[in-house]
Amino acid sequence: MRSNFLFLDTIINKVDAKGRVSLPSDYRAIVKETSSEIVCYRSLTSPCIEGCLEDLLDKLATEIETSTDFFSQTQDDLTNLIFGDAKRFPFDSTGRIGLTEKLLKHANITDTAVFVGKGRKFQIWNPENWEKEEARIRAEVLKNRPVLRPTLKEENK
Amino acid sequence: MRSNFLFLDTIINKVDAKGRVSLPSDYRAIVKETSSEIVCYRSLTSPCIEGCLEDLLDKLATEIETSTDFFSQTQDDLTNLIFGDAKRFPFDSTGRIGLTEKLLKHANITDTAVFVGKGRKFQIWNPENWEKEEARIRAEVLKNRPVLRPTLKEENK
DNA sequence: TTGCATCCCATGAAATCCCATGTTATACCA
DNA sequence: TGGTATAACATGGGATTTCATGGGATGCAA
Repeated sequence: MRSNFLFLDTIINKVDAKGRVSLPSDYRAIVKETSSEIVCYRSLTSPCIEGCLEDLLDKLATEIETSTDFFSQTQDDLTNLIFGDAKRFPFDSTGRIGLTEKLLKHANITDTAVFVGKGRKFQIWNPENWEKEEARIRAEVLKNRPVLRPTLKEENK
Repeated sequence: MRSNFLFLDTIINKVDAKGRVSLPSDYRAIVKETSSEIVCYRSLTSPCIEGCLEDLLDKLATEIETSTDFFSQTQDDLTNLIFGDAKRFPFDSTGRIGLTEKLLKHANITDTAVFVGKGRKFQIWNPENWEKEEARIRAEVLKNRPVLRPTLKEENK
């Protein structure tokens, strides 16, 4: 038995005229294993759709409920924004979910969607936007973490 | 459950037309013992594939989940990069995994792959590239740690 | 009725499984 | 110790299943 799960990988799927997309099969397996459901909402920070298991939002709600952190007001606000925007997306017998106009528009998705794993969450992007975003992140991470390559010291010039 | 295991040794295996490679049997034993699964992704710093147990990523996800800045930008970037690139690779009844085009291309692997143990992780290289990389590393180590020299025999002078 | 969302079936492509075979490593016995 | 028998492993190819995706049918609400 596994209590853990991870949304991984990057998967490109078609969006048909009805707004339907196949949820990647790995993601479906997680939903089944956990007996939970997929929840999606507009990302607060990026032009993409964000998704997770309903369980995760439940944990968030509990944290807020029991939090004694005086300075977490901002986080509470942000979280509440998400709750207001989030919606359950069950998938049909062929494994597809029907994304709404609101979500598709926010992410600028028309006929192709990119699912990007984020561990306990995932995101859905427009292909071109994701390409740019990935390039940005790679550059950013490499810049900020030269430490990743400690064996390349140039001490003897 | 044991948390101690090591990916060791250097093993050369064939990659067939379908992208299938035998996972070294020692590695398979580790997967079975830990009841985990192999996860692979493109190395951030080298032209090679990197692999580890899913447990390792799961720990990372838990750390992020329980950290206080749920909405941190840097964290978002990192999770996208790591979880978005990583993919589970279960092996079939004959012990093979099917590497993807994306990974093979990144590592420049066509028909032969070299598995290199790295302890908690391992890497998969194109044979020629690994040969160069190993030479580079050895040279680097000797240069930066002259103390090692006295123990080296002078047999290839 | 009309528009919209869900459900069901069909199809092609891709990933996975299974069996067969040669090779290498290990165990066993003289 | 050497030599052979046995088991483990790597690898090729074909069969099978899963998956993504298009299209039509069905049900519900305005």
